[in-house]
Amino acid sequence: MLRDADLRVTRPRLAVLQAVHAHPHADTDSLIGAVRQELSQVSHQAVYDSLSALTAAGLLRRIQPTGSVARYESRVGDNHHHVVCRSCGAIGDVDCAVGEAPCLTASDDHGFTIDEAEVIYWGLCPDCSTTRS
Amino acid sequence: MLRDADLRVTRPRLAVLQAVHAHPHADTDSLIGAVRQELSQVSHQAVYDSLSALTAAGLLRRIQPTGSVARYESRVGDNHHHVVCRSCGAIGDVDCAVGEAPCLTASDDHGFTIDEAEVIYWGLCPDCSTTRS
DNA sequence: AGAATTTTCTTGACTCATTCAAGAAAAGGG
DNA sequence: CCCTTTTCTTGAATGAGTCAAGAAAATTCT
Repeated sequence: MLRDADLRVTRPRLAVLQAVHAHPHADTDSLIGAVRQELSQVSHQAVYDSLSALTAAGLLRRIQPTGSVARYESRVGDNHHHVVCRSCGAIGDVDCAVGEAPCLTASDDHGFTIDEAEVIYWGLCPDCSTTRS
Repeated sequence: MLRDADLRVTRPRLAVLQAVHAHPHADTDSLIGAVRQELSQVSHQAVYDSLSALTAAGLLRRIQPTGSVARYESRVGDNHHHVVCRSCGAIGDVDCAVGEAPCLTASDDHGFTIDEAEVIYWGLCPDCSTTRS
């Protein structure tokens, strides 16, 4: 499967991958819960380790909007972005209009070697939007 | 001064404002240190409260790149962005080419009412870039 | 100005995501 | 099938940030 990434194939890792695929944008705690429905006895540490390993290998992507805990998604390599609700924290995917990373160019890069432009659109989701008005 | 924001004028708040002006992108801990050079006896709670109040009032802006603790800056209202070094965490300001928030339009807004597009350019700062090669 | 009222600050405990560490268990290579 | 390396389990620790109760300071009202 994903032995291509030089990662040993273990039950926890498979379960974590499945869980992230099934629950995009879920936080670590939810993922631990989801993983335990497959393997009831996994330690939280194993999940943390798996998530790190898979993220480092590029099989998962970690996102963490300000004010939120770490969340993971399996959609990688397409440099897409996110919309986040300021009220309930709901997250949605937004395709990048450009495609290639970094999709944007900084007006002044301060000499940095930039490889990615991360965009987060902040606002209110439909539900929170109507509730407030 | 900033009584316009309906905030009481207190020593801690003034000191916090000064500290953030003097140390852009500093984290809360550094700010506590800086504030204590003015008022040696301020509680960390007062700094946290002041930062929240000033941020809510729009006098400060809070940024929190993934993997970093909360940081504050006094440059507000111009919708600028940031470059962040993946290695050392250094942060630089990047003017927004467009100017008005939200400076970008999502290709698919999922029905969200978007008010801001936050952009973080990730890469390596000049120092870390040369050290690695 | 002085008293009343409200907000803010101090102190100290506490939460909770995440990390660290040591030994046990499982994977992959020979 | 055994050996080496990586990964998982268990359990404790870290640390940014929050909560809460009472004291102190800012405005407001008389």
